[in-house]
Amino acid sequence: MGARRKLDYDCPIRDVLDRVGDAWSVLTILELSKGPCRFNALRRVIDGISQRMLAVTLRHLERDGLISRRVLPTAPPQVEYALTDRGQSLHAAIGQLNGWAVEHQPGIRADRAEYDARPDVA
Amino acid sequence: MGARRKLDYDCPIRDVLDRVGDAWSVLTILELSKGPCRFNALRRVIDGISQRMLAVTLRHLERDGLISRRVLPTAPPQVEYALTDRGQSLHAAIGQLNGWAVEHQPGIRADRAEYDARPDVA
DNA sequence: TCTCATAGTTACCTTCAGGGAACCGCCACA
DNA sequence: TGTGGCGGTTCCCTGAAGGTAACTATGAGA
Repeated sequence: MGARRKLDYDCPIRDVLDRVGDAWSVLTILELSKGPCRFNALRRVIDGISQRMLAVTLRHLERDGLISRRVLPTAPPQVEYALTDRGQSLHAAIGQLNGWAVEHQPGIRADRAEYDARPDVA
Repeated sequence: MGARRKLDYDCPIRDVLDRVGDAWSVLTILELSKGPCRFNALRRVIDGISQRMLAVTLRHLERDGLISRRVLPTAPPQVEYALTDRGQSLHAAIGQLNGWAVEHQPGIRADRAEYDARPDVA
């Protein structure tokens, strides 16, 4: 979206929403909030993510200082990812939003069903 | 994304993020938080939105019970959109997240610049 | 009578995110 | 001497999102 690209750079919340609005980023943060994890371990636990998207997602999160990347000096070098302090605080903020979601989901679901049942929309 | 679609229906926060993660929805909620507004008025004030996307966005928001749609009995019938109570509360939640964004943006920007300057990434 | 605004809908076309698969070097184990 | 796991990178291709433009009906005003 051309207009979105323009907005990205003057609107602070868009920086955040570009991460938070992305399912893979959220799932990754969620997983890492349980503790540090390696690449292929994440891959196995985040259901349905492709190798490519995990790599891309991790690099975005690392670039934004939300996660740290540590190469372990093991035989086949392993890479451990972990939430930074900033990542932790974003996880908390997501938790807030999740609270809103959980609270309002029943109402939203109901309204959607009602809307979909309206004859003038069909 | 196939996997996302699957997740949509068991994860409550995805319902929310599918709205909140969308730039047009956020901008529309932001506009309507200032007060009720008609279709073409919104179109003029939300920079860069197409007629189609405004219609689509408004219908999504209405379906989720976040905004109300009221047809005025004027000569060329006008349509007024307004935030519902639920929409207001989502606007508040977005405000929370925006708070996080504003607070952490400087750090994020700095980390991004640092990351982009790293020789091993280039 | 022609044009404009009101609020959309529809068809068409383009773009790009993201999936899948192949490939990389390295080391361990059999 | 394979085969497998490690952590990626690169390519191609498709599907879906979204922009543009044309069309709708109605009534006001020039």
